[in-house]
Amino acid sequence: MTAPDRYERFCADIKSAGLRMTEQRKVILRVLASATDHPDANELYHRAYAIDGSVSLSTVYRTLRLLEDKGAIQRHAFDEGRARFENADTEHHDHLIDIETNAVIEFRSEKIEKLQAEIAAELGYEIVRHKLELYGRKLVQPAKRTQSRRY
Amino acid sequence: MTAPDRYERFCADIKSAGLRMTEQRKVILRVLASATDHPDANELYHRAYAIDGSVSLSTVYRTLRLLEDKGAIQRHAFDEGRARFENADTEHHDHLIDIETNAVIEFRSEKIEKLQAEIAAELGYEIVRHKLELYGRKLVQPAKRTQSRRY
DNA sequence: AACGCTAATGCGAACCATTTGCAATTGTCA
DNA sequence: TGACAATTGCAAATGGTTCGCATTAGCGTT
Repeated sequence: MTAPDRYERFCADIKSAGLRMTEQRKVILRVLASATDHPDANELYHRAYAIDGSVSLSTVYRTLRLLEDKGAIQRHAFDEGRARFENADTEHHDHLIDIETNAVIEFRSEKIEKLQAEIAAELGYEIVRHKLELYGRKLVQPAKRTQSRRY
Repeated sequence: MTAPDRYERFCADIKSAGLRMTEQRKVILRVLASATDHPDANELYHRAYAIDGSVSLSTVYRTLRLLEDKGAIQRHAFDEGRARFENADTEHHDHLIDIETNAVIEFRSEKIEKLQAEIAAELGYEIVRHKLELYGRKLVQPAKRTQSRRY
């Protein structure tokens, strides 16, 4: 999904809830829609502020909350204190966090997903959500010969 | 490992680091050693305070930090803000958190561990640590081995 | 048993990310 | 255009955790 598409979807979410499209909201939505990384609230605030100085940190937080409630973005609590956000329009995936750079790499394992469900079922539970985070450091030399991926 | 054993191990950790066995420390260590759940700092403070009113929250935090650094306990950041702790003398395991009661169930899956390592390797990383948390709710009727019923 | 050095304590203040109260502003729709 | 409720920025509040500091208290040495 492209950034403009995402922006439109955000706007639709807002309007369908009977909420108003304010200037500040527009800016924040645009910033979010075009983010390909996993920025925290403060980073988003600075990106938005650079575009429109009338955006405040409070409004960033309020907007993040709003979009999270609508399911339009996802909040992650990686190991440093603050929360980091990402667009929620991609398919489900887990995260590998580079402990040296804090870079986030996304991955998905059907097998692990399945195993998780099995384990939960065995314990008499159904999974509502789950969190799988790998914290690691880059190997000096590539391990397997898979095609290199960029993030 | 029994609670008294754990307590002894904590004491050994403290002493071998050239630190002092204060009254407050003793109480906190005993409380920790006998905990079979995943209490947070405040809960530990109250348990310790009930035994010895001279224990302060600061000291609980300081002791938790100390033991964590020594690898004697493990800190977890489940989905509510505060940190929860557990003794680190058991073998590695992951957690299933009951979203209704906040109860924590421990489990271990060799297969998932292995898959994680494989995925990381494929991405050119070595795992330093990882976090797998399943958040779910209790199934009304046991899932395993139920024959489907119709109504 | 008292001594002295320094770690450890309790207290309250500081921190940091996040939330909230409130008065002023601004979309939106009639 | 006018009105009214939603939204804003600001500053203050929050909640978990850490820190500074003056005081207390382990513990190895006399």
